[in-house]
Amino acid sequence: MSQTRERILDALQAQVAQAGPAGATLDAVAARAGVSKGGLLYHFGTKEALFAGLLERLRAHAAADIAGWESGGDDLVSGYLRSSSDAGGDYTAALLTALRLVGTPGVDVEGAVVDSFGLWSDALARHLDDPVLARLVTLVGDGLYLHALVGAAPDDLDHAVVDGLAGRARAAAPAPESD
Amino acid sequence: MSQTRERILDALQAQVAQAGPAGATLDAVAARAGVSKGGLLYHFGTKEALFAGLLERLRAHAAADIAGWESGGDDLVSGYLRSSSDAGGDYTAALLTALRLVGTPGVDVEGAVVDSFGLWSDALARHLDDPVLARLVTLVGDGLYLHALVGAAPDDLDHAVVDGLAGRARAAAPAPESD
DNA sequence: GCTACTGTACCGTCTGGACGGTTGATCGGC
DNA sequence: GCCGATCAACCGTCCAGACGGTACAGTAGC
Repeated sequence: MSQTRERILDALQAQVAQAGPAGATLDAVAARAGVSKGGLLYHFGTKEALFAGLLERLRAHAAADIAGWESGGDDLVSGYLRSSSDAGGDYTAALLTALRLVGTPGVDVEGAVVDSFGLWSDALARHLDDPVLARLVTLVGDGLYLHALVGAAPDDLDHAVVDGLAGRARAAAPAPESD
Repeated sequence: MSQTRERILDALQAQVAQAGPAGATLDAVAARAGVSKGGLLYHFGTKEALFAGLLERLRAHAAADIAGWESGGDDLVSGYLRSSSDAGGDYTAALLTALRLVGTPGVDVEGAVVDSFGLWSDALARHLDDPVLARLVTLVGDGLYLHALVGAAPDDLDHAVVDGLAGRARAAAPAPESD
């Protein structure tokens, strides 16, 4: 929506990434966003509302990413797994920030994360005939997210696992031209 | 070591689980441990030292669990996967607490988590001839941990994935009597 | 004249940590 | 076998600083 709101949320995300939840004070976030504290509170009346805005954006990013892959029409599985092991994208960045907020009182981080996990999980199940394989892909992707959360970069073995799963997924995908 | 120290760490763990890192104040932890704030600070000179004590215990639990499985001599893979999806054990509880502390300044949570992940990963690789399969098992287990972190209980599909992997692992395990 | 802010001053509460005291067990000397 | 000293294991209090939030006067641009 508002450009300033987005800038504030970006600043919150950067601040949490750098200094953790405890370091994400209103003053620090406002300063990083180039906004006064009064200005921040004009957009987000309370700190809880600020965090809630971030979680709303997380859901939006998940839905947008999935819609993008589905309309693109190609390999959702390797797309998901690749994005899981790459902290660059908007969704991954928002998710890693959200995961750092787990346990913050007054904010339903868990709900938002479970929601966006659910969106991906449903999309993968829609694209694979084998539900157990779909869950396997989900779990591997989430394992990669966990590794990213603790700062571990993916190595060759991770890529080998991803490639192997992508191959199995292609074999288990429904015919692409079916309607 | 000291009984009181352990009680304090238990209290910290419970407090983080209930109220998040922000709720883990010295007063709250001391009260929960049945110790005065002065007493807590006697054992852990600073708040950072308190968290460091928890991470030390995490590594110890990981090493102890692995040693237990290995001396027990039976299925490490299904043991690992089962413990990943069950928040009851000492190691899992300590890990979930540690994950909630990611980003806390002055405490190397990431390092401790990476260390204990590494211990498990090495153990699994030792027990499986196929390194890619070993990594696959690791990632699935860590995916289950991530789900547990956000409070999602494992369902039938999760169990199906675990069972499938355990079967593949038995086929890829080195002969048990080789020395 | 309204929206979207800025800037400053301020308040009440909470927090980490320092500090001085207190208890009870252990120990060396006589 | 008693006595003073020592020491670990705490308790209770105090304080400076930080934080979330409020209030309010001012202002640039449409």
